[in-house]
Amino acid sequence: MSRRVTIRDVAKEAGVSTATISYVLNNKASESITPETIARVNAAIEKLGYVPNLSARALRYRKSNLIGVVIPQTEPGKEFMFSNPFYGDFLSAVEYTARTRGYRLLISGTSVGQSYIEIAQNHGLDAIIILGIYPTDDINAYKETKIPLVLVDCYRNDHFFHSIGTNDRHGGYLAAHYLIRHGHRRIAFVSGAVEEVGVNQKRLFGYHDALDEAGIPYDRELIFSGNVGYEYGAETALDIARNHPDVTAVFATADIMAAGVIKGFSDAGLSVPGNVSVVGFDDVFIANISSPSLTTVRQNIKEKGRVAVELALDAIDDPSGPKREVIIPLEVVERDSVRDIG
Amino acid sequence: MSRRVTIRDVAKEAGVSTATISYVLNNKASESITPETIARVNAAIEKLGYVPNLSARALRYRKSNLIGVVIPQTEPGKEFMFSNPFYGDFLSAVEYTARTRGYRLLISGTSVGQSYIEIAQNHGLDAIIILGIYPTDDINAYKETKIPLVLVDCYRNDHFFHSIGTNDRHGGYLAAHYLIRHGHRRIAFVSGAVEEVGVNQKRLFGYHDALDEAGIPYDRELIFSGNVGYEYGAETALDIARNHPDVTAVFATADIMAAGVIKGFSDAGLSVPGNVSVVGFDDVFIANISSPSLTTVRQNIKEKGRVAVELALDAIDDPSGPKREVIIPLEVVERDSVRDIG
DNA sequence: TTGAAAGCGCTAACAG
DNA sequence: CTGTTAGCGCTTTCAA
Repeated sequence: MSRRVTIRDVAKEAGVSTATISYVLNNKASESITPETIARVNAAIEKLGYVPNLSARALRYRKSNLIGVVIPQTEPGKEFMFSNPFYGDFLSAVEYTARTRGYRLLISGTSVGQSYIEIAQNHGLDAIIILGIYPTDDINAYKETKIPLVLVDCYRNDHFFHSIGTNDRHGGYLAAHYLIRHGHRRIAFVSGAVEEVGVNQKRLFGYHDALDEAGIPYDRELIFSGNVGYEYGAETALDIARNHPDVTAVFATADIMAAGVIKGFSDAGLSVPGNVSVVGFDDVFIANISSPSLTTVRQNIKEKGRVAVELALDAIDDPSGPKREVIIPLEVVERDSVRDIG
Repeated sequence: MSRRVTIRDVAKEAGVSTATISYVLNNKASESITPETIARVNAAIEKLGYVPNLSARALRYRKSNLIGVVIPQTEPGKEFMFSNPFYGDFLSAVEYTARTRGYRLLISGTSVGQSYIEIAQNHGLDAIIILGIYPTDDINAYKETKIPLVLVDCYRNDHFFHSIGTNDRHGGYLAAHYLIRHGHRRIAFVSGAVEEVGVNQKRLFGYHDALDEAGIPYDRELIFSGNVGYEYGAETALDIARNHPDVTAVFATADIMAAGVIKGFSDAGLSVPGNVSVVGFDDVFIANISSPSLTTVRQNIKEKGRVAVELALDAIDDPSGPKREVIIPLEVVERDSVRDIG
């Protein structure tokens, strides 16, 4: 931040006071200022290349025009979990929407022992969009700060905050039901950590629902949970191929895992969908890239990002207003990873 | 930014002046302040939950502790190009390194007609890391602002700024040479836009070098350039399969494109590497996921991100110091997408 | 060893 | 219609 042109320089250049500059800048009292004065001010601004200092404005307004986005990290204190394309897609959509509304994004992970709240207060963030918070995080600490929060894919909400997510239970149902409709009965469930009141738990419930409905017994042995990643998917598929040869289908709760599952089966000499069928979740570009392309439960990530920002702005404008809970619809996208064995 | 605990509140609570608080906060004159006063101040800070306001500090210090990262957008004014995992990986590394050094990232694309410079000045960014700037951008405008810049993968540098990149010409050579060593002579080159003094141009030169060296004639018909994406890769492979059946290998200048190429050949009934071999560039996770897994020219993206931040901090500390140019090494990673037909 | 006060750049009463 | 001025929260010289 080197020496910059300030409002005072502009005032001097235009031969008016700083207040006048400020008025012109903010379109205030535009009727009470002579058009020619306005012109003179604008000329001075142009000439000097004046750009407002948002730190000063933030100080004055108590408003930073900054939105924080909390992206999961691979491990506490480490890097972002961008290995799952979901987050990049979401972030893109958030940035775009925020930008068109005059906000920018502050991106920061947390180091171990550091609370994001501190970061938020440091920078006076106007709102925070949190992705997939887990029960271990104390969401209550945020309540005291009064910083508007938007919870994404979080079932911890008590309507103190806006939230946006999908009907994950229904999503799990859709996936399992789709497989059942295609004749499968031994269906493995592969997901990230199944946290209490987390998305994976809901998807598992949905999977359960579909089994129940079809009168298929639930087999705990077919439930696998580990890291949300390609590697774990691959390992699990190998495990399944070796120890559960009767499994004919897998529902993986993220496309990135599903891609790994396909790889694992392939390594085990099993073809997808020839020997075993796979359904993913999210519909990120990996679903198209993987071979075979992935039949998956699609959620509209762009829309999710867009609405998350809308909710954030909503909360900024009316911090004590009623809290909304938006559900983004899900649908199965049929591609090439499922075979009908019915 | 709701009402916050200020340094004055703390001062009152501790029964000292605001200056004392500031001293304690910044470990200044720690010898000139009674240990018990320090303790009292810290107790007050703790009790009130005081958190420093960085906007105020930024105003005072003329330092925002913010680094801007300029990520390419899919189209002018639109969303980030996160469809290429390269950017997410890079951003992760940048964020992690910046965070450990006490900096945060401001993320913003530009809307049409908007200059990033304005954004940078608005927020008083301490430095900017720019990814793949093109000749059309007027880098000169940045010079006047005096904001430290780090150019990533940019051949437009006149040593006014730090820069970091790879030896793209060598990378192109490595890829083509690898294919030639495996008996290929009709090798297509598939890339994004080949801009004057851009990375793709360099890679093309390197490809050319390898052909020359092997005495293979250069065939302009085998050079394809379009969007850096899966789709264009797939289209191009179809095109090649149809119109250039003698082509036995493809060098795609991004893994995401290479994945598309594999898909396109597959759709055309050609197998990789059975009928045609493919080499990618970057070594993002897609290279592992694609099937067959991709032989590719690896660059260490994490390292690139880390060094980009180091250079940025360097430039912040010593704005007029000598400018460094860092080259990240490249190497071919052998996987399963190339067949030896020699 | 600590406090008073000025000032970073901007805005908005309030005067004039 | 425009200027003066206080103050947002923090730092730092200077004085006590």
